[in-house]
Amino acid sequence: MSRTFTIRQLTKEFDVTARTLRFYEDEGLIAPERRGQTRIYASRDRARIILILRGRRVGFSLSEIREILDLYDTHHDGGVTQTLHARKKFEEQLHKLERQKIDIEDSLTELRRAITAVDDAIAKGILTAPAVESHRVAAE
Amino acid sequence: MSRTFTIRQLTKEFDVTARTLRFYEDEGLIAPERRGQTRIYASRDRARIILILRGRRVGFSLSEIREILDLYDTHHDGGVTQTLHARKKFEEQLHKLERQKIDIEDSLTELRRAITAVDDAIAKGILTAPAVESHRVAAE
DNA sequence: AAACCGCTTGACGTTGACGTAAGCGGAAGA
DNA sequence: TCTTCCGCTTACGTCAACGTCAAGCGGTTT
Repeated sequence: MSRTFTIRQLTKEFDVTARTLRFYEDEGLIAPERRGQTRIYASRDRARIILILRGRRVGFSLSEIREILDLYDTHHDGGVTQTLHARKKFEEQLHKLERQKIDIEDSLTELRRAITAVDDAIAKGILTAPAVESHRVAAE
Repeated sequence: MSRTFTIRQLTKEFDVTARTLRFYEDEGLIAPERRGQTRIYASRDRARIILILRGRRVGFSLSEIREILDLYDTHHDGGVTQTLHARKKFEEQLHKLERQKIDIEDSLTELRRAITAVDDAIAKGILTAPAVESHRVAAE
């Protein structure tokens, strides 16, 4: 248990640059230990990186992500006020993501319609157009 | 039919600034007509704005959005190669969104777990902790 | 006519999320 | 020992997506 990772391993695993990981550290999103100068990442750091990258993919800013990570860190040992605040923030993110899920589903159905429309166009094209590529000039 | 809109109407309807709409025009995402100097938006422009904003919300860059809009414009009257290219692009966006939907669902389940964890902590806290707020100093 | 709108076009400023270049330090292989 | 890799830090550069003035134009209300 309690594996550790080099920066290079993580860059390869997650396809990010070392610059990015160091930047996330500067921003307080992760805090790997040091052996001398070199960073030595624990499983906890790796787990946080996974969260960061997923958050990034779904459109969260780094400061939003930092906020969430901080909540995970502090809502355990904070006072009641802290904990309630954490709950509120979590629900905000929840609602944001639910709205976003709807946007994505709408976009998906529209894209599927577009694809079937293209397929119809191709089907008709095969019947009506000459077999060779039309020599139309690019729209200008 | 064939309503038109002023820039001000659209900024209010979609809660964007006029600067944003002009910027999208500069970037070739919309192309409203002009009455003299002033822009006069047609339903088509409005529909494109809806697409743009939704694309933005789900994390597409403006250049990706422009690409999609161009596909909608041109796949009708392009050659077979154009049309096939459009189909490929549409499918790329489709897969990207499907991956993103999974990310969102994962994030959602994790957030819900976090919220129930917070609720558990609160429930126990009510039983074990003093009723007054703990006077813990902010982490430094 | 003056004052005031709302809209326009530049042009420069800003913010977030890194990229890139320069130079140093240790370790490992030839 | 020399070179060749990482890895580190510092610091300036960049790109997207607008924000923020500044200055001007065309109608219309007073």
